[in-house]
Formats: sequence, structure tokens, C-alpha cells
Amino acid sequence: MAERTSSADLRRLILDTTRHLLVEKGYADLSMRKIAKAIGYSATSIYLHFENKDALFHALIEEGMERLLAELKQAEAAHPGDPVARLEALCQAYVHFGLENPEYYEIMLLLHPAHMARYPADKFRRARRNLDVIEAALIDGVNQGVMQATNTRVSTSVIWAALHGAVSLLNAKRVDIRIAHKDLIAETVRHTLRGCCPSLER
Amino acid sequence: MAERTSSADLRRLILDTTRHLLVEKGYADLSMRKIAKAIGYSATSIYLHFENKDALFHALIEEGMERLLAELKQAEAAHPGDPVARLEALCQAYVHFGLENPEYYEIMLLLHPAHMARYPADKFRRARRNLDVIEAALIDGVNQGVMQATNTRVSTSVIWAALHGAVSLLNAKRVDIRIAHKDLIAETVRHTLRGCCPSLER
DNA sequence: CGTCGTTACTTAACGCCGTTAACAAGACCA
DNA sequence: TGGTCTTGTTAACGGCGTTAAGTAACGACG
Repeated sequence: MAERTSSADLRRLILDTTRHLLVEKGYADLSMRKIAKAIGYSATSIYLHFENKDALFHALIEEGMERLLAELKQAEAAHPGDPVARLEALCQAYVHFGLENPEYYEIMLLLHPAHMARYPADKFRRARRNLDVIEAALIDGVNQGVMQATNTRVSTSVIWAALHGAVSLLNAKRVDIRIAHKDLIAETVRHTLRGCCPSLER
Repeated sequence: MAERTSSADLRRLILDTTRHLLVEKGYADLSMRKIAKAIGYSATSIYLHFENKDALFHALIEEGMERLLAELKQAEAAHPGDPVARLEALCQAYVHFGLENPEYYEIMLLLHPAHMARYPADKFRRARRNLDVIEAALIDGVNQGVMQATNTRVSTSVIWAALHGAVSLLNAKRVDIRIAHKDLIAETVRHTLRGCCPSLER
């Protein structure tokens, strides 16, 4: 069992090491050569497992999307009956993920479109499953008459945009330092819910 | 009068050329050497006018902030009496600026924090003046009883985050292609207003 | 046993990058 | 006239992503 690192193991090692370096040193500091040095191989070895640097990051993005989806599903499962409470939990889960995994979040959502050119379309579609969870809550809410939306697809993206804006501004430290993170988050969620639930009085 | 390009002129030429290259080729394609080639000087000449690449971009950021502020001020002046209409116009102006100047917007708000480390604090403060225009509308609205906000500073950032999220997702082409830009924008503005103006029925 | 192809990995190199050091030519001024 | 400041240059450093070429170990097969 305790054989030498096999091919698949090395791929796994590259991914794990890259993720750790990403969290510790940040995206800007990451290079193929540094990853290679960290795992004790030459830089060109990485190219045996990933077509190029973008492909390596795409694999990490996919993992990040899966993690996010898992957290959203968990929030969803906690409020099966109440779409408003569910939407609120989803908003909290999204923001929480973004703030707790800033480096993950950066490559997942801030990586420049130029790096995404080679990103396969089917993975883009899988990433959209995260939004489906939010839209499902919206649809439930509309059907139960507690939410209003002329187009749930559009409203879902609007909600996503609001959450993404808050996360990315906070992570980039662009928000007025006199504002506590939790206040901005709480108010963002409140705004978001108020935007969908006309009857809400909070 | 038609002398050789003076020192200040070359600085201006560098800034203008960089801005044009930025719009034409994008941020990722930009290098000191390419800028130098475009203006017909050696790369090291740029360092006579800007401490480094970041400083050059900081100067562009400042110009962009001034342009954005001018557009916001214009929207503000168009609705002196009605804070709700003013806030709506401000939201539209912000989004419009972001979508019409994607490369400007990128360096202004998407440039990685690492590049901003040397960004002087006073310029950060000047950048915040853009938000002051929004907050002024909020304060007016609250005073007139047509808006509600427990903390206008927090609410201002929440609004900003929602607008920024929409702009950056649209510019990054991350929004579902079946959603028209103008629909997302309209719904974002509507959500934003509904979040602040409890009496609004639209 | 020997050879052959495959796999896993290396070193060397290419052409970029931001940035610095060293130097040259003209302007200005004592 | 001579010295210094300004404005520009070329050459170089170390780093980057990536590719080309080579090597060493290994399993299969005659």
C-alpha cells in the first residue's frame, strides 16, 4: 500500500499544495516554479498533469465551486419549508464562504476573463448550479405568495450580484474601515430580502 | 510654442497612451515595454515620471475616480429636490460608468489589493467622495421621510456593493447569457431602491 | 538475458516581464 | 569654460510561463 507517489497522487499533491500556497501567500505570489519547489519536483513536471497554469487553476475553481455548493445545500436543507428563512440562510452561507475562503473566492470569481477563455463551457454550467439553489428558494417564495419577482432568473442574478459585491469589496478591504463587516453583511442580507419580500417589515 | 515635448508633456503622453492601450488591448496585455514602444521611448524613460508600474496605474485610477465623480455629480444635479429620483439616477450613472469604461473600472475597483499596498491613504479618501454623493441622497431621503436607514454610512456601502457586484459580474461576462444587461441593471436598481424606500410600490 | 517502448521526470532554453545600474548627450549656470 | 542637472539610452538581473530535448527506470516480449 505505501508505494511511491503514483501519477494520480502527484496530481492530488499539486492541487493540495497549490491550494495551501494560495491561502498562505496569495494568488499574486504563486508561480509554477514556486509550486514545483514546494512539492520537490521540477516546474515542468506540473505540465504532465495540467495543460498549463490556467488548467491547474480551473481544477481548483471546480473544487471551490463544489465546496460552495455543499455549503449552500446545507443551508437549503436547514429550512425546507420556509423559503424566506431559506433565502436568508443561503445569503449568509454565500457571504460566509466568500469571507472565510478569500483566496478560493478570488480565483473562483475574480480571476480575469482572459484567464477564463479556455474555461470549458460545461464547467461554467456546473458553476451555475450554485445559483439554482437560490432560484429554487425564490420560486418557492413566489409560489407561496411571500416573495415577488417578475423573473426569478433575473432576480437570482441580482441577489447574487449584491452578495458578490459585498464579499469582493470586503475581501479587497475597500469598505470604510469604520464599518464592521458583520454590519455590512447583515444590512446586505436585509436589503436583499426586502427587495424580494414586499411584506417584510424588519 | 510648438517646442519639443516637455517633461510634463511626456508624463501626459504616457498616461494617455496607457489609457488607450488599456481600452484597446486590456489590462493583461499591458507592460511597461509595450507602453514605451507605443510612445516611442525606451521603457526606462517611464520610470523618470512614475516610480513604478503601480504608481502609473494609481495615477490612472485617480483620473478614473474624477471622471466617475463628475458623472455622479451630474446625476445629482439633475434631481435636486427628489432624493428617490436622485438615488435612482446615481445608481444608473454608476452602472453606466462601469459598463462603458470596463478597463477603467477594472483598474479602479478590481485591481488586486497587493497592487494597492502602496496606494496612498489620502487617495483612498478621495475615492470615497464618490460614496458621499450617494450618502447625501440617502440622508435627504431619510430626513424627508421617504427612505429608511438605521445607518446611512452602512446603507451607502450596501448600495455600492450591489451596484459594484452587478457591474463586475456583467463586465466579467459571468451573468447568464440569457439575461439582457439592461434587465439585470433595471432589476438591480429596483431592488436597491426598494431596499431603501419602504413605501415604494413598483 | 537483452532489447524495446512507455512512463516519469529532468535540464536547458526562449521570449517575455518589472526594475535597476551605468552611462551619454545636451541645457543651464557659475 | 567647466560642472552639474535633466533627460534619455543600453545592458543586465532575476523571475515568469512554457517548450524541446534528453535520461533513467521499468514492464513486456523475443
